[in-house]
Amino acid sequence: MELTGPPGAAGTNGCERRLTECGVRPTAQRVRIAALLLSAPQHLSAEQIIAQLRSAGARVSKATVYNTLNLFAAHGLIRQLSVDGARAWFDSNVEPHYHFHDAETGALIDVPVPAVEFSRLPPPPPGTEVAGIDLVIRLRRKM
Amino acid sequence: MELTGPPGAAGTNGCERRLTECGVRPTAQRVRIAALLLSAPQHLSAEQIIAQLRSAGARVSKATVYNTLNLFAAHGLIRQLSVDGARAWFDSNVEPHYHFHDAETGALIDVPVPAVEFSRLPPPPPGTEVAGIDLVIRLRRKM
DNA sequence: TTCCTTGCAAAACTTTTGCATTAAA
DNA sequence: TTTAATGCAAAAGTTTTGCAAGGAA
Repeated sequence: MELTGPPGAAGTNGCERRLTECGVRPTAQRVRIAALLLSAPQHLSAEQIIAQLRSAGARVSKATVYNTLNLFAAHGLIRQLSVDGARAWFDSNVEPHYHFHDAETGALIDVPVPAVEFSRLPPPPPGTEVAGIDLVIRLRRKM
Repeated sequence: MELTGPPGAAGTNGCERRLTECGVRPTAQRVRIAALLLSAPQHLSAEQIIAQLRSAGARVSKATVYNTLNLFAAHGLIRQLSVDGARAWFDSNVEPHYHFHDAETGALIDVPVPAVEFSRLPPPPPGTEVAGIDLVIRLRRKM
């Protein structure tokens, strides 16, 4: 993991600060997970995170990774996605945005908000309001 | 299960025909699952289907229900939804449409296509084309 | 007979939990 | 010292699979 990243990229130091700001105690494991996930906008599964941390020499348990991901999501540091039924994906981009999804390759690509414009949306049912919009544009390979 | 439904509702008879038309052999279990699921537009989980079939006196195994749901989905009779990570939901409405989702209650409500209008959509990445659009409008309780 | 389907149990996978140990404040 | 976090293993929940038995063509 780079300690010197471009401005805006969250290095290990920036991560620690960011966790503290969110009221999350910056333990060694959490900082490593945050540094991995928050270094750039990306989509990772829990298993991918465990594999990357371990191949980088980190000592971290499966339970801690899952607990940490849920904790981060609860604090708005990451966002959990349900695009395929198989497993959860964790998106380090928490700004509003949408996704392309290629089921064949598993690729998940961010779509910025301005790329989509709704000229009509249904009113939410009585007693409810819109909490967010999940838009997944499913792709297929052009033959 | 009603044998005499309103026109358009798929009774046990209509189901049998519909399975045959799709190239799916209409066995007793498949017809019962189809009759349950296709009787009206609805969203059911595999466990809900098993429970309803058994409480109605049907003898059906878990493996057969899962196999059948996958088979139906592969033939376009139903559509599998990924709205929460916890489990798959099977939608008997295969016409294009969108959804409201209330995470608190688990409620899943259809949104007809004309209720949503896109005035802008991003071009799909090179080599791909749009296979479909999954839109989930997440709801929260108004305080 | 031949092929397909079913049921059961077990396996596979992802995620959560209990609890003793360890680290942080 | 006191509280919270970690790691391990086991459990829990969903879905798939292997295989013998049963049913349809």
